[in-house]
Amino acid sequence: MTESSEPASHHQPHVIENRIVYAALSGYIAPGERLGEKELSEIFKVSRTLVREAMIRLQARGIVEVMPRRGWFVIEPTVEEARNTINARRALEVGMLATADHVTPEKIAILREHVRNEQRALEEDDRAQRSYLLGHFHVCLAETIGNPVLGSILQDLTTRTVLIAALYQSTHDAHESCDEHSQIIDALEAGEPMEAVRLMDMHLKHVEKALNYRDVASRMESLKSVLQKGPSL
Amino acid sequence: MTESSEPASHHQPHVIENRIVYAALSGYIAPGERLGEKELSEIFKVSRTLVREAMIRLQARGIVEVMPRRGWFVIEPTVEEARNTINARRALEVGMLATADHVTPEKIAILREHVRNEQRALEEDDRAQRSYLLGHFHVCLAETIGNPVLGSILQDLTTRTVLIAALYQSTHDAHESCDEHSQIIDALEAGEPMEAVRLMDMHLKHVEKALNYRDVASRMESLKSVLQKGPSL
DNA sequence: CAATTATTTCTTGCATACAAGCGAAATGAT
DNA sequence: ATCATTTCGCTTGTATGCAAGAAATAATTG
Repeated sequence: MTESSEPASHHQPHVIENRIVYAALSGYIAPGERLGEKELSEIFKVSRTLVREAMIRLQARGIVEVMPRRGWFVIEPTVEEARNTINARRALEVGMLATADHVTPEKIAILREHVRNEQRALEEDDRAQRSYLLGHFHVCLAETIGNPVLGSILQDLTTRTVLIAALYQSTHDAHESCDEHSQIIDALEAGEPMEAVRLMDMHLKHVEKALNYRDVASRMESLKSVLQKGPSL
Repeated sequence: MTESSEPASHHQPHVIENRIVYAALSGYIAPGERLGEKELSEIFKVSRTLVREAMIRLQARGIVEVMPRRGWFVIEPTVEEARNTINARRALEVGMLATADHVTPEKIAILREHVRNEQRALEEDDRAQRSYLLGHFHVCLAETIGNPVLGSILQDLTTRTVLIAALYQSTHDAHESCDEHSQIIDALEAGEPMEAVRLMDMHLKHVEKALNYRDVASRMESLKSVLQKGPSL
């Protein structure tokens, strides 16, 4: 964890918020996981008020949701929501690449460096870092060839995508993802934005194809069958 | 105000949030305007807690900002932030049009209806409604040919754009905007998405060109000169 | 024993009380 | 009169207390 992405603000709510996003991106917290206000207030040693503030922000960002008087939960997107999120990313990232002007060598260098970090995480089999970096590549790209506004939008969308991948047990190979990232940079470096667009589109198609949209339903089915088949005690 | 866009949730914080967004889109509240917690709590007859919750959400959406212990204020984007916001819109809307699949006649009808409302607001010289509808067209487009995720992102970006236009005293003619909206629909109906992309790109260029980026600086200058020229009393 | 009902527990929802800090007005010094 | 300093008011920041409600547990009843 050489580089903590703690952006600016040293106030507690933002710290809590960023920690949770980071944890989601790294796979430390799963979709559906409950995030109790009391629990978090003890962890961060602050009152529930500040925890609540962080949760409200995360809710606005579409990363957690609240069930009245039941608690806060990490989102569990439906199949439709999952598709919508990925299609939103497609529109955004395609448009971003298509409208970007010339990419300077310095920017290419930043992106290359990022992919190198991805590769190292792959070699070292650091799964948390791997998950984080593979998601964060898109944020990095948006901030580099786009601007901070695009970056923050993409941060939310990629976080949700990572959660979706966890929920639908994505089988997308990390090495492939990394390669695809690399190829996108190649295209940018070669001054062929339309090729970058094509590659990004394919990349997102691969991400979506790797999802087992059937899984959530089948999870219920298997639970049901287990309960039905069980001994009568 | 035939159609209030109160989405779902009947809880107070969302009501406050939506009212403020609507007021911003309609030009009822201007950039830099102060939104006191106490003031709002009296207007909505709730405690500061709920007002605060709404403000935190609006902050997360980039519509208000807080100055510590001074208060909440409607954003006053800098020139750079303004550019970033519009460029983010460009990426998003261009990508959205480029990746959209065939637009059904029903969807075209919805969009046409919207433009018709714009025209009526123009004829009746209803400035609030005009401002609201011209901004909301893009949200409507995103929801129609895209999905709710795209829609909500674009809602925030267009709200900010309206505030930017107010701050930098946009001279963009409302009739032109309306015409451009209409042409974009034409292109979509004709099954020429790339033409729609081109038109949208131009539309956003017009929006940006119409901004007097010098105004904020010159405002200070004029203030200064007034103070300097004034009689010594 | 099964099914229903009552109770208890644990959660968030909301209001309120007080602390902390910025800014403007009042005060004092030069 | 001008500038520095201090006081004071009004704002948000944070914690806490209590109410409302949902789910789990215990008690009751057929």
